Amino acid sequence: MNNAVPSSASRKVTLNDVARLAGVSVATASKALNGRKQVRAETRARVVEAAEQLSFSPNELARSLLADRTGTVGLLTNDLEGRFSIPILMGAEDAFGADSVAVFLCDARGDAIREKHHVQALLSRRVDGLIVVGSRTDPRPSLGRELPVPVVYAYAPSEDPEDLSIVVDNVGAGRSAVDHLVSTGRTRIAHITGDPTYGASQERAEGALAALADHGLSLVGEVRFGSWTESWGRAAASMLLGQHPELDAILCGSDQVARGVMDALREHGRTVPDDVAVMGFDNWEIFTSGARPALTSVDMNFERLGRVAAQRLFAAIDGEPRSGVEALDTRVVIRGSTVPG
Amino acid sequence: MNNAVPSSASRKVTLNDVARLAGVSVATASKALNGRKQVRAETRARVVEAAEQLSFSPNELARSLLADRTGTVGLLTNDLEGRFSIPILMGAEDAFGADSVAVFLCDARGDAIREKHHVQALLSRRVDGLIVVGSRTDPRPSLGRELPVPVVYAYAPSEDPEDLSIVVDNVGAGRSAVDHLVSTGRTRIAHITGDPTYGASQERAEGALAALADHGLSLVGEVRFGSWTESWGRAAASMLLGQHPELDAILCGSDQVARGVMDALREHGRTVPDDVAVMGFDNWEIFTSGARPALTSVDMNFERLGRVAAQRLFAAIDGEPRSGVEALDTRVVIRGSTVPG
DNA sequence: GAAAGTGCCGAAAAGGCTTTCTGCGAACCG
DNA sequence: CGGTTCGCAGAAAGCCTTTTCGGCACTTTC
Repeated sequence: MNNAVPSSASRKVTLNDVARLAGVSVATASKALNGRKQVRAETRARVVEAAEQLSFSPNELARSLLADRTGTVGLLTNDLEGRFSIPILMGAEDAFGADSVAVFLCDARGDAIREKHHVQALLSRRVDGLIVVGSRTDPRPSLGRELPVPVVYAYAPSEDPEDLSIVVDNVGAGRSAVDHLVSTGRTRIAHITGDPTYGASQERAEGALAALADHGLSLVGEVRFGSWTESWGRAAASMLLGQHPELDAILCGSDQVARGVMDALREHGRTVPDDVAVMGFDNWEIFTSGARPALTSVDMNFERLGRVAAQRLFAAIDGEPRSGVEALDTRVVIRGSTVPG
Repeated sequence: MNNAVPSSASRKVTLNDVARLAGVSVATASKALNGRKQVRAETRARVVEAAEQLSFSPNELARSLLADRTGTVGLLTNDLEGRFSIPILMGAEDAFGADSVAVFLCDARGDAIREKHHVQALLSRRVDGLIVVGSRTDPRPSLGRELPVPVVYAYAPSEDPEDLSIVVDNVGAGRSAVDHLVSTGRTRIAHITGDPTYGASQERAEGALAALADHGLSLVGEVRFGSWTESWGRAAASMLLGQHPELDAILCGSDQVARGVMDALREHGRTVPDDVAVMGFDNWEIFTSGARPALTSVDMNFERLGRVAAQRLFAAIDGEPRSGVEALDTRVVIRGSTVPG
């Protein structure tokens, strides 16, 4: 009554073993387990049972070698610690997991040499495709057109327009932020953002200015560039309040900046949101929910970005390549810092 | 003068092609490229050149099939988005990368079924070993002893003492936090921490109390358990200040809690660090550096944890398994919230 | 000058699986 | 009842590489 083969999981159960136990040839065993036609139901059952008894699991290496398709993809990131890679990676893993594809993770740490090396390693392991995740929205060098597998660039687009890149629509994000503020009745809006060398800060500002113009408004003061930190948010807000005490909303380039801004507002005796509305970008939950009141923010939908990238990669692997830059839209998550209550 | 074989990277350059171009047999080509003896220098050169010309890269699948060793490991995490997995993962990737090992990443999202499935998938891809990263310090179920490859548990130990687990010494972390506070002259120390169901909060508190006893001190009030949030930090600190205005230091269970505590202190007119010292755990840079003043915190050395886990896995793969729980020590990172700047 | 040794190269097997193709008995058709 | 299908199983080739072993042409040794 007890399991006769307890050591089954020990090592190396091969199709041969299954076939022998079932009393058939390896060819038949293979066909039986893979649902091929050409095998009698009774025989199939015997093989399946033998496989279970031995807890057989086919060697994917051998299978891949033959099929010239491994069911693996490479995920090449450049800032594993970063805010962006992880959700994207999760989305991708999510999309892949459904189809039982495994992902090889590599972090090039921003080093081109390392990156080359990793690509080489991945190719020698015969991945079916590659997703390259950047750490900034600025375009990055292409891996080249001569690669034997499809590549999708996520977050940071490739410089080569022939490549396919999936990015976030930062201009649109800026627009929708302003739209939201205006819809809550704000008209004297200022903008404090981060590092001016980042494409993200420029594009968000561009979108915000465009939306203001559409509404017949203009920004209070200039766009304040600085760094992506709380302390910059505090400093900039203090300055701004001195120069433009009439403002009724501050759009911040990131949630961290927004946290600093809210700190400064409180110290200047301004209340949020009644007196001044505040909102950020990124919807980084640990910052938005810790704020008082909770921070309205533009969610960049990174997980979806990862999923879309994975889907596009699948399509390309299946012979339907695309190229160009595909920008995904964002969504405003409304919380207490822009609407009372 | 130009490269004669531009399409080299296209598809499927095999050792056969190299051998043919070099005018030797595949056996000789293999030996030549792998630095085996038994091949004349001149012949070797010819092969190497042929390989370069075709930009040949050996099929690792075939190689692994033969060697019964893939040079890949599986990294099974349970909260990819979490604070812990990523640095551990980076440390592991770091340690592996040096020896050109590739890592398969899987996120089971805390689901046991999913986990089983991923383990199965990884085994069928013939990983050489597994690292299992937990999301909490509490012990987790073992994957079992019957696996055909070594397993190392990181952060969350396995329930089975026969397994090898690498964890953080949270008790020691609690001790060293108190030691630091005492060394700066604090004697009336309170402790606000997070979710009481987490082993981490219990162990850190335990270490803190032990260290206080060693110094002949006792805690101001009781340990305040709550949640790992800023708002809990604020609320608990306010209560605490009402009941024990004499306190001169608050040890916080996490950096987030500490941020909330500092907020509350400021609102109650207490200055940090002169009046009250504050410190946290985790040394999460985005929180510690944004605080005013910057927050002293206990760094859990997660990257090192990842590296050690990877090293232990290597050792086990090479036939030197260990078992039991290995606790790594932590370090206090001193900033302005405990010592005047 | 024959026997033994050396240096290099290639044939072949192995690793685990899938697939094609062949073969064989049974069922069908006329 | 002879011949054709049909259903099912097995033999064998192939995927790409490494490694063992045998063989060939030399050189060395008495």
